[in-house]
Amino acid sequence: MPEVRGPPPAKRFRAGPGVPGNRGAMLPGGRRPLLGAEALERQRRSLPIFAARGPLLARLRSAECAILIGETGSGKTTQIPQYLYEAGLGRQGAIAVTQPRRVAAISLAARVSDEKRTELGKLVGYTVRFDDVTSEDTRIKFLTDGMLLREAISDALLRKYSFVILDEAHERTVHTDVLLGVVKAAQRRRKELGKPVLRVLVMSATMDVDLFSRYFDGAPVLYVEGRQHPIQVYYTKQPQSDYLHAALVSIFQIHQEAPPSQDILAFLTGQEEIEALCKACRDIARHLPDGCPPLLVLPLYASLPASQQLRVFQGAPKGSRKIVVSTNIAETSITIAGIKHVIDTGMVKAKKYNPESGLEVLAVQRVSKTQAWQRTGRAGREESGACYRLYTEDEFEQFDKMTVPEIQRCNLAGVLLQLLALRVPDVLGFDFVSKPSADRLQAAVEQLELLGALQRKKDEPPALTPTGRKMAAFPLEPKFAKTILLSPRFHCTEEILTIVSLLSVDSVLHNPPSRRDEVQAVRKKFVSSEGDHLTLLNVYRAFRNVGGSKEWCKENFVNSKNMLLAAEVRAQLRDICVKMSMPIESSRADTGNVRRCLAHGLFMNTAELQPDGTYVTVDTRQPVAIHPSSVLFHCKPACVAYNELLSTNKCYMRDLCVVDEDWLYDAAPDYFRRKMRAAPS
DNA sequence: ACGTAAAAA
Repeated sequence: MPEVRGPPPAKRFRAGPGVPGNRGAMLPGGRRPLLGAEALERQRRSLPIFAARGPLLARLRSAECAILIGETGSGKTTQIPQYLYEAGLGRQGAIAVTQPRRVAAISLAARVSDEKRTELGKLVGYTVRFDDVTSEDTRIKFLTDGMLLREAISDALLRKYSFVILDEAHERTVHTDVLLGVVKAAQRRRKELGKPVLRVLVMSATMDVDLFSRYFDGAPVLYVEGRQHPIQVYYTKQPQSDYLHAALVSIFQIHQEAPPSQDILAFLTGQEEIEALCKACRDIARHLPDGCPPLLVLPLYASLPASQQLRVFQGAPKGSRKIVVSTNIAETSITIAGIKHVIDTGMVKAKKYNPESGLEVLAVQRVSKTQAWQRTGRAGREESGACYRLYTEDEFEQFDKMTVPEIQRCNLAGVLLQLLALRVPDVLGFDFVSKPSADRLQAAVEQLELLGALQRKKDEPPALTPTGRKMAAFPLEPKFAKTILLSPRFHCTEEILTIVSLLSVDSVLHNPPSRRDEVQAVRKKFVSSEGDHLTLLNVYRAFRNVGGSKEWCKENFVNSKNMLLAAEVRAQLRDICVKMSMPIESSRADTGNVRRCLAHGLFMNTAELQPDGTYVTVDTRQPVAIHPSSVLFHCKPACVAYNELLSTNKCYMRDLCVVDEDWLYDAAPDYFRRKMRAAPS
């Protein structure tokens, strides 16, 4: 039982067991001032992992694959690559260290190159999308897992590397999951070909060790302790029917009882809820009794403009308390220093797959135990802390042990296309750590077949077509890659590149619910009656015309960070087109051609207006509605193409384009003949 | 008739 410091437990909570070890992500940690060589060495030696250095190296030398369980603060991610290098293990080929997130890859590389006293990009470097800071000399290379996967497309044996470290494997991102299979296959294939062995180290927090070990034929599991401060965990005595209300009450209980220097982090599920709770907090804070310190209330979620996100890192003015109300972005991606109290509603908004309807549903649901512990760990980063769980201990025991791996919840078309591009002999038989259901694999194969990316012959595994190979060159969802490939036929590649780029980053349109009227008024000038795609195109053109002015973005509720990212994506996609010798033309004022092209690329995602004013999809006759964020929300076009279906309260189509039914027949005659015959009309 | 988590290529 960890010791209890900090404020006394709130009355409505009951103390439960403390944190059993920790399941944290190793966090990037900012750049710190350079220490003297001796001090630096002392610091490195003081890390928990240092004591394990010798035995660890001995095990890693004898095993081709090992699993390492390292708790937060063990120093595993920064130290192990250096140990391996110092022991001469990274001489024949470089050491790759993968991360699920860009910022982590970048800051870890910076940190390790500091420790090695070398310039970033020499001995130690990193590769992430849009940014490659490596050279011939780079022996320790941090990269995103998605980036290593891209590299594998041109070199499935990962010849550059002698060692691959897959970090944060417990997060089970799609990329990590696929990479596990790719690395395993490369390891075996290299052995068959008599090439130098590829060593693999899977690093994870505790929960899924057995799974990884079994997957790698009983690979040895090594443990390293962490350095985490004690956190007292409290549960509610009674189940809470209204977690928002419970969160509000808890916030003010802590606020009235704990010293104001102690900051609070509360986990909620989404933007609207967070903004509402923030407003409630500010309202209540204005009417608190005398002597109660002021409260600085800050929302945090991914679509929040960067300038507002950065505010969570600043300390509250002396004498007042900071409370950050966040989505699960603060679970792993953003680390806030100085958090003493965590409030966990136990809820998260996440995609899940509904096998009955075959639809992906974005729903508020219970977190897993792993996730709850991850949230708890956010309270003990610098010193001891407390976590208030707004559910009972019995309820907690009912939570799923682990979050369902993403690969079992997402559309697999992109994954399969990538596997095919990797020349995996039989994609349906691919050795996944957690195999997705056969139904979903089959659905992905059919989707790719309709897009012309693969061919199925009797008794043979599906094979990539030349179109499919081209599609795989684009870092995009298959349907968008196909749309780009189709665009020369409609002389609108310039426009399609812009639209696809805008759609492949987080929304460039910022919609603060509190300022809805303002947003609508200012956005009017961009709105196209032809739909959201062309509206986005107008926004981008306006943005370019003002030279990407930040001021303009602010005035127009445009997220400048995402806009600049979209511009980078566009440049990358354009490069790929140029390399393929695609003609890049503009359709100029002819928006009809742009819509024709979209109709050809998105023909699987179309819906028709019914006599009663509702819509049904052409594909499965599923009733759908136009999402309120669409510029077509108040319109009733006869036929639309959409980017995606999102099932929340209703099944909504997001990002719509008005299309002509005839174009769809042109795009996929067989498909529509089949669909229309099935439909009563 | 009325609302979108996060992350990556």
